[in-house]
Amino acid sequence: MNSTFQAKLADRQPDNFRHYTYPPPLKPKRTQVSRGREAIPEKCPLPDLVPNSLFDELDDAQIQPMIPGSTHATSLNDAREISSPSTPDAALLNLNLIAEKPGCEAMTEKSVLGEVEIEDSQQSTSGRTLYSDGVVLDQRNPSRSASIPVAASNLDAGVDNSSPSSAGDVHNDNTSTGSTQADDDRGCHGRAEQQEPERQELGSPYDDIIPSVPEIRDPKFGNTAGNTWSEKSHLEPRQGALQSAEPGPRVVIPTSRAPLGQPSLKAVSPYPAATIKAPRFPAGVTSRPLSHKIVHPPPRAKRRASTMAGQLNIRHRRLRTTNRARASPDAWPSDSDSDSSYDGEDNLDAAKDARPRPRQRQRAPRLSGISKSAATPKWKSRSGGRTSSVSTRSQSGVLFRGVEDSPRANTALGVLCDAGVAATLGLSMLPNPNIPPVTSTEVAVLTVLLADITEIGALLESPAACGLTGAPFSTARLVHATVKPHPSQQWQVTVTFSSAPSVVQTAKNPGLDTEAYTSSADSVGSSSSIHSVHHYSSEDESGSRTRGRKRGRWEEEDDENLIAWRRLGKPWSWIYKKFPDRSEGAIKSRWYVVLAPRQKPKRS
DNA sequence: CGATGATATAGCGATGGTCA
DNA sequence: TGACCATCGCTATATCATCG
Repeated sequence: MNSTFQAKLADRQPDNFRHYTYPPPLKPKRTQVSRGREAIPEKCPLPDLVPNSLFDELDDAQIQPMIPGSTHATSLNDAREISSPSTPDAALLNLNLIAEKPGCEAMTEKSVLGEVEIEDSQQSTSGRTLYSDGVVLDQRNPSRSASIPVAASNLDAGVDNSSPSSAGDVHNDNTSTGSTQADDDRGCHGRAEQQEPERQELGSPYDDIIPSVPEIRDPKFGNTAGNTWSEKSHLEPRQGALQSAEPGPRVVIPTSRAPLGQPSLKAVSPYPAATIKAPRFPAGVTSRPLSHKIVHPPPRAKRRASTMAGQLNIRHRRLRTTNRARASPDAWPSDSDSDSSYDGEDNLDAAKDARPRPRQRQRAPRLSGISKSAATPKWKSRSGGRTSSVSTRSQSGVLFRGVEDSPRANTALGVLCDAGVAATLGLSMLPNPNIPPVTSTEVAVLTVLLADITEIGALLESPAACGLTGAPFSTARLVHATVKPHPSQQWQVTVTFSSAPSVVQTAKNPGLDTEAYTSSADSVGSSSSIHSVHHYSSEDESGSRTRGRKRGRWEEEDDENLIAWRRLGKPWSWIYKKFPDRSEGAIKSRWYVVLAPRQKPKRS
């Protein structure tokens, strides 16, 4: 790596580090019980987005479970949970895999970028913790317990520079001394040659989580000593890692499984495969997932009573009318006249004939006087009273067009392990002109296949990512990240970017034109790297925020399509896919509230 | 028993009219 | 002119029924 680029790196180091940490405005309040997976941020600066839905693009059947009993991961936690070994030995074995990767160019380059060697002779556990920022906590070698990017250690991580070891030392060139130089020289081959770790103390299966738990050292989060997992035997061996780790929540990449595409572990676990079971995260173990799906809603303004009364009057009036219509024998086509209900040309009613209509339903009385919102917090699952169908994909707000197989993008991004981190970062950091930067109301989702998960840091700084955000990446722009095994023996990493307030909006929100919101086909994407780039918008054409969901007008064409598909008897699940930017509930409501009643006069 | 369909209802946001 | 209100369109959510 040339010195010029090193200088550029140095300039960007403060930003570099915070890139990969999710910046919660406030620390979440957590209880001992809820610390694990369901930690809810106090506030979320952006509407809840579900980039996980992007994985719907993939045939789930393609996502081959890598661990017996697993299906696929749709979030960091899921991925980790799948890959988490059930036993310390399994964790130990798995955690060594990355180091045994032959010809690991990325790791070599990462050393070139500069690492901080944290000497911790007390290290006795083995393992390696990888973070999205490329942090590698290598505990395989007691003399090299952690290697952390410069920025992380130097600026925010709170590395004890006064350590008698080389902790805090910054090596920005290949002339660095000590273990860094040694690592640089031998690269991954050298790491592969490292001796097997002594198992004086087995690494915890949660070792890859612990450094992401700032609360461990924060008395505000209670006494962790009572947690069974937080025995000293677990914490102390990681002390060096903890000290060197950045004290904020951060992405934790599943580590206890070999990266796809890497040589599989040859060692045989003493535990039969059947016993490998994803462990539950004990209380107190916190790894804030970036892909939090739960979000506090913005406080709703109380409606004026008069307005409410007016609304109710309207609705009651409407409902009276509707109910009269439904109670009418003509409300719905009977068995005898179903064929004529829709101009006599559809088979929908024929398909529905078996269903008695109108159906007299006995509804459970609602809790009068208790608003639904009060009875049911909005940040609970949005899936309504049951676990499927309506709104389970809410808020994805997909305005999507796939942009795969773009050679140009492949060249531009260069985040592949083959290309190496240097190749990635060596490219211009200017925004990719082919990718429309996100605006203040958008987020962009970059889905990338990484051969080496350790290069997620490079991904975030890639020209593609910078292009999406319109500027070099910064903290506020990372909203969400997911990691998922991909059948092509790679990791599918989906990162959601938002626009920072400082980002100059280069494009005015043109409306809800899907095409306008998707990046050009030649922007990014390749068969081997970028899977897709999406732009999402949380604004509709009128500028109203609808929690990430399109709230636009139903165009006549949409109505016609919906009517036609209903007439054809298409299942709702099929129809939903035809309206990717609307929630299932919205589609159904459109039909039952607007379109279906609209059909009725035709038959009378 | 879970998935799906059907329906009811709460609530948000925009728009336009009325009136002080 | 601005506050207030009515109206409307739309979406989210709850609940029950049905089906495989």
